[in-house]
Amino acid sequence: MSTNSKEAILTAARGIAQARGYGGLNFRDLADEVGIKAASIYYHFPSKAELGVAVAKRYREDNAAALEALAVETGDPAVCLKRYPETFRSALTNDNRMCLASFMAAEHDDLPEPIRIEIRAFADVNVAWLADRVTEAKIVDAGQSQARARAIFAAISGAQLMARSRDDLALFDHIVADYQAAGLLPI
Amino acid sequence: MSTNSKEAILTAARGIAQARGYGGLNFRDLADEVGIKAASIYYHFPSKAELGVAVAKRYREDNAAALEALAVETGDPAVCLKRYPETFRSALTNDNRMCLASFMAAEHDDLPEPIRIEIRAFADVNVAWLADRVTEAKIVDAGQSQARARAIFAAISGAQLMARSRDDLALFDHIVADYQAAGLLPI
DNA sequence: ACCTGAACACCGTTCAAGT
DNA sequence: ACCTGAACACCGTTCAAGT
Repeated sequence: MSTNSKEAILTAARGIAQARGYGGLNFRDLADEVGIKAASIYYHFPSKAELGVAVAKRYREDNAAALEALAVETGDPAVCLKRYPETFRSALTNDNRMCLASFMAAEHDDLPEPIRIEIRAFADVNVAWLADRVTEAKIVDAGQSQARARAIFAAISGAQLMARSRDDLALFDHIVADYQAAGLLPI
Repeated sequence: MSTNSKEAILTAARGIAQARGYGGLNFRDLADEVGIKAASIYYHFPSKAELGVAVAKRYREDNAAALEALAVETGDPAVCLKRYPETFRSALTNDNRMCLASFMAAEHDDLPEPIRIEIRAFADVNVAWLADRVTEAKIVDAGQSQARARAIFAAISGAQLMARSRDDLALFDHIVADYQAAGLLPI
């Protein structure tokens, strides 16, 4: 490894957690992927819970940066909304993985509280970003941007979940098109 | 137990799986809840995979029966669509539990194939039922009923997932209202 | 500074044994 | 017919020890 082990652990853990969840993430498989022993992970992270928090935090930060980059790349809010599902789509193209926050939303009952906080923050970032675009694009009455934003976030999450359960990327695209046809998303 | 152990195991396993998933379901806790020992479960189910299939199958059947009952109870397809989210809502009111099929959709990679088949069947039943109501209610052009039906199913699943992650039942209701305001669901 | 092997109480599972 | 205790290879975790 040219990069340090801590980064390699974070990256590998994120990939595993997006495929098998927090519960499905185990230190022996993770260590194998990084090329060290399970006990060595404890040198970098004091517990599975702390590793989970670090993975979720990094995930949220990377996602926030990607959303900001998209907003900067195109100032057109309608284009931003049209491209918003791409992030969720790319998780599916990456071996049918899913959004870490969605998987962990399902695992809510078995999650340490600090991880839950990160998951909520992820949703907050997405809803706030969507609300800004919805407001700029004027696709709903004033005061309804927040409501439409969380509806879009929830709906896209559900589309990804359904597509994943069938390992069917085309289904994700179809559902997004259905949302557009129904008027939830602009066309 | 006045009912037999097999039924008690199925019922308890369903409740646990809706809260912690298939991976979070473990034989010692399950046996404790039923009042037997972990090894005794194997008298009724040959493996965790077979128990999981039985739970998922029963869940799908119960849901199909509930949807049929709703359709019979009221012949009005608009009323049916208005009440469709109730099933998902009641899972949340039951200790913030979620749809078994949604949880298992997330767990897809770690699921035995027979369970995956049940999960797909659950979605098929829901989409078919929704498509019938959408067609009857004439809320979309002919030929678009299936598309709208899967959009509704995916969207409601996503709303439940988001509400669960915040343990916020009111959020579920708000998102459903948002879907109605956006035109995805009839008002 | 970073890693390891061996040990611990937990999982699914098996099996011989109980009633 | 239905249940059990003890055992197995797996988990997260600890810790003393290595380089």
